[in-house]
Amino acid sequence: MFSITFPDGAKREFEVPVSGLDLVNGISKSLGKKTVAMVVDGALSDLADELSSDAAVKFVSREDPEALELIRHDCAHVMAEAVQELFPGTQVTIGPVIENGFYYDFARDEPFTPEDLPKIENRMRQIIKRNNPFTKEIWGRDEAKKHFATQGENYKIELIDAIPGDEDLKIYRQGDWLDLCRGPHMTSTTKIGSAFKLMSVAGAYWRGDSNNAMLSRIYATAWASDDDLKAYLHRLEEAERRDHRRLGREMDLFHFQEEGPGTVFWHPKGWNLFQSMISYMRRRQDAAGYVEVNTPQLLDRSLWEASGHWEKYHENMFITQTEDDRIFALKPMNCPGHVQIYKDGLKSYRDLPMKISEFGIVHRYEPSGALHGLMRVRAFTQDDAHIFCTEDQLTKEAVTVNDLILSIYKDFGFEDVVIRFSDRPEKRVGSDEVWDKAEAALRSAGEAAGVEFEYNPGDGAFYGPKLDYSLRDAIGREWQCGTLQADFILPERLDAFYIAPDGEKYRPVMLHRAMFGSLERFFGILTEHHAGHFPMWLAPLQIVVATITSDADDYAVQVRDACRAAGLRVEIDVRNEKINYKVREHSVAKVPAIMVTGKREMEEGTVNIRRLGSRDQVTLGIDEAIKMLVEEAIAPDKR
RNA sequence: GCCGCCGUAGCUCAGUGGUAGAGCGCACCCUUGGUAAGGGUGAGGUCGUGAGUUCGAUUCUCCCCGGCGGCACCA
Repeated sequence: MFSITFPDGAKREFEVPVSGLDLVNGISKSLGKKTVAMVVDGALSDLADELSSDAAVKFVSREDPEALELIRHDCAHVMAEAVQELFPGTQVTIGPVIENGFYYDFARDEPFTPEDLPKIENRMRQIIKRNNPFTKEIWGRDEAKKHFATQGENYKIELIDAIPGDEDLKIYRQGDWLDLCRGPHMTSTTKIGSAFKLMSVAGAYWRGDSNNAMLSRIYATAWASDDDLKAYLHRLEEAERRDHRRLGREMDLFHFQEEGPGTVFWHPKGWNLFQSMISYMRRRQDAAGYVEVNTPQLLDRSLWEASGHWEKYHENMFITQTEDDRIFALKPMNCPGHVQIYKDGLKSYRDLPMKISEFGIVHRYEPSGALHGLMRVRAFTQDDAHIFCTEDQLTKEAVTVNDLILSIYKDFGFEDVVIRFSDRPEKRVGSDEVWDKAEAALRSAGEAAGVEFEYNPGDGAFYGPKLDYSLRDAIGREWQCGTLQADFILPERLDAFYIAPDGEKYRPVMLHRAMFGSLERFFGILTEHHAGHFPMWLAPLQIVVATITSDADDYAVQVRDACRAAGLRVEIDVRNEKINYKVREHSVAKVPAIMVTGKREMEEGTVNIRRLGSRDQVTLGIDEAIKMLVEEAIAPDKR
């Protein structure tokens, strides 16, 4: 005797095991028709599963949120079946549900091409119409391996071998097709519906390891309704509209060209914004007691050997050789340079903590396939700093850095920050004892800062553990920006020390930290976050004074000069074009404010202001208008 | 780096085995127009680079370079 509890609190008692299907049909035929799966004690299950002990059961219809992952997963199976029907000899591997859809990885000699997708999609729709039920079978290991061996499904055999011995091997069948699968599934293929679309083909390594074979992956999206699918495709278009690479060109901020892969040509407007970011950060760092320095781009190989970069970071470095056969490397990091500044002159414990900052341009030879607009480049500017301190000071300094980072993100409109703690990587310098100490110190500093952080094992820098700061942009994507790293190793390797009160030499600890991380990347994130509508204090061009007729040209010059004198970034548009044309053009260029000047304004000594994103107009006296805009253009840290 | 796709005017893109076209932008002219594209005329291209096939290649094949979507790597 056992009892089933339903979401409304109702209970039913049973003597013998009962399947979910019988259970729901026992309640109502129409509910049974709608139900595609069930949730048993919080876990999604096949509706055909038998219940034999006390449980809380909830029936799931395909419109319920819980069903979405089933729709996607079922759809993945159907895609695999379609592929194997159309392309015999293709092996199936894994096909998980992901955000917005699913993918399936296939092994075959000839990878899929985009032209294959419509064919596969059509076949999928046929398979769905066949309305085959999904049925689950439990197979023995040998039986399963034998079956997949005869099918030539070697990857499935590998998967079976990876399943713990005490776990059941589940096989799901739809019509003649079957797959090894954890489940659960809906009752039949027709429940998948029609709101899916194959999106792209891509290569992907088996088990995510670049030493393994490259499989052919098909990405697809799937939703409960056509409206949801449409909305998703619309969101993709929106994301494309705010792509910083597109906006960078449209707004004349920067460009790339073939001769400089992964390196930016900054145009006047882009560079202006870039400098605004630097000015802001410089103010924040000055206030926080940093001293700014600048260190060489090229340094002799011997220094990189001493720091460990030559050995552990070589494949990422640009190396140069000169006529005299000396070998220099472009700096991939600023730390060794900063240690040289620290070391120039004896340091006392009274000098600590010493916070050395630099807007340092670093070059890293990134794999060609990793390059992506401003987000991933080969030459970038870090708002880098190294805090030299005693071990006793480490926690306090780390907490201060943490607070500063979060405060800065807030000023730029990012409140959603994810922090991750990474410990020792395989490729590292220093002894395990030192790593134990560094990891413990950084972890406790993070705890002292009172922030939540996730654990990211094995992803530390080669010289120390780190806390990484990722922020979420307006369309929900996560970008790694800031970092805070505890380093007990470079001071040792590069022989940095200070004289303590006892007159003896001691090693300082180094905290490496960056807040923007890469200014280039942060610029890209800002662009996409704001969709190019930069807030007034960052907008490279804040105002355009646009004339209606040439009678107002002189007046427009006066207005422009007054704005400029007030420190606003302003341009004038006295072209022989209609005001409609000018308004459109400057709106498309995302200028925050357009000051329209015509005969009327000239006579009244006013300007008519139209703000980006609004059709409203307001007419103000020049001084009043300038005062308003100047106020708006104040950087958040100066408010 | 790996898999796939792509590279034609400043931008977005058509097109063809017989040395190229549109829209926008640009220049000039007309127009002086009140809040998201007024009209006309014109300039502008070694069709990414190199090699091969061919009587002839922008078009077909291969190498390389660059970009895009992923994977791997990463700020």
